[in-house]
Amino acid sequence: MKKFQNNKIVLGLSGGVDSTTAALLLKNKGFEVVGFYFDVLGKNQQGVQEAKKVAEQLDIEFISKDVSKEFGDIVIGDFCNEYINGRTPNPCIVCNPNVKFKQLIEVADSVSADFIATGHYAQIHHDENMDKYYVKMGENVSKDQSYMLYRLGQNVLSRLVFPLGDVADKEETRELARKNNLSNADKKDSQEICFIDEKKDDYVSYIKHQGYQIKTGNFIDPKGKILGQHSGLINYTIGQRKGLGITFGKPVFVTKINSKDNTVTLGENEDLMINDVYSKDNFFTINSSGEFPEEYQGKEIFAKIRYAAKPAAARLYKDKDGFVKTTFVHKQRASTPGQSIVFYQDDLVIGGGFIE
RNA sequence: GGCUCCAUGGUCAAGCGGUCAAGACACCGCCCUUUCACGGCGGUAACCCGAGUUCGAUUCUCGGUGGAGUCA
Repeated sequence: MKKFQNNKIVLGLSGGVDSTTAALLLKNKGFEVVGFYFDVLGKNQQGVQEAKKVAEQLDIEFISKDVSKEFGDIVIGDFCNEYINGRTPNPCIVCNPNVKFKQLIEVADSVSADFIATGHYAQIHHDENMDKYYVKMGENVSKDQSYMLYRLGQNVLSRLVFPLGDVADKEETRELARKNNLSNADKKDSQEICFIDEKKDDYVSYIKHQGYQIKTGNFIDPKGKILGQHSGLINYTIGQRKGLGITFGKPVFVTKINSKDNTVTLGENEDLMINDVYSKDNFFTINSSGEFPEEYQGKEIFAKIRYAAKPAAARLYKDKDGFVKTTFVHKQRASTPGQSIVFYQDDLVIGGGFIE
C-alpha cells in the first residue's frame, strides 16, 4: 500500500537502544526516517531530550508529541480499573493499538509517510494470496514481542516495518549501535511500566496516588477458611507466591482473586493448572472487525497466556457472548484474568483476547 | 489445683555434652522480563530466664516463666 508513493517512514523513537538501532537500519535501507517520540506523561522533558539527541546523532527528522490525555483516558484508566476489579491488566496490550500505533499512523499521515516502524522484536508477514498481514514472531525468539502486538489491525500492519525483526540477538543490536557510535548503545533495557517512575512509585502506590481506596480483606483457603489478612486486591495476581507474608511450610500461591467479597484465595501450585481458558474482547487479525473467523472453529493452534510463556498446543472454540474457549493439550499454569491469551499459527499471530 | 508434655531464627521444624546449630516457608537483594507474575541465584536471622553438674551446656538436673494435654 503506497498512499504517498515515497520511502518516508515514521519510527517510534524512545531513545533506547532498540528504537535507535532500528532507525539506523531503516536509514541504511534508504528510508527517510522521521523519529517520533510520544510523551505519555506529558511532562517528560528528559525523555524528549534524550530521544531528540539520538535523532540528531542519526541526523533524522524528529517530532515529539504530548499524548498524555489519550494515554491517561485509555491506558491508565483501564489499568487502574482492572486492578480495582481484582484483575491483572497488561497496559502495553491496550496502549499499542489504541495509542502507540494509532499515533504512529496519524503522524505518518500528517507528514505524508507511507510507512511506520518500531523497534519491536517481531516481524510482519504478508499473505499474498489472501492479501492479509500478520505479526510474525521475531527471529530473536527469546526477545520475541509479538505477544504485545496481537491487537493491531490490517490498517496498521500493512504499513508497518520492524527493522529488528530479523536480528537474532539483542547483543547484535547493541553491537550495531556501538559500531555506529550511538551514545545509548549500552543503555539499560527499559522495564517496568512505562508511565510509572520506579524511583518513586511502584504500581501499587501509583494506583493509590490516583486516589483509589484500597481495602484490606481476608486470605482464604479453597474451602473458604480464613487464613489471614491481605493488604488489598491490587497487590496480587494469580499464581503469585511472593509478598503474601503468610507461611505454611510449603509455597502457597494466589489461586483466585474475588472482588465481590474482597478475598484472595490461596492454594497449591497444582490448583493453578488448567486446560481451558476463556477470553473476551477477542481480536482476530484477518477480520477487520476482529471477530472470530468461523473457519477457526476447532482449529489447532498454539497459544500463550502470558508474555513470557512458551506457546503451547491448543484448540480454539467460539463460545457464547463473544467469548472464545481455548483448550490446551497440556495444562497451563496460572491463567490470569486481565492478561492476554495470544493465538499463533506456526509463528504468525492470528489473534488473542483478554482472559476471563 | 494435681499429674504429664513442650519451649531452637518471622513461622514451622531437625539436632547434638565440644557443630560455622540443618531444612522448609516467609522476608531482603540480584538475575530474568517493554505488563503483572512464575522461575533461577544469593543473603539476613535462633537455642525462654536463673541456678547447678561438667574442662565445656542449646543439649543433663533443679527452679521460674510461658504454652499444650489430662484428672476431680
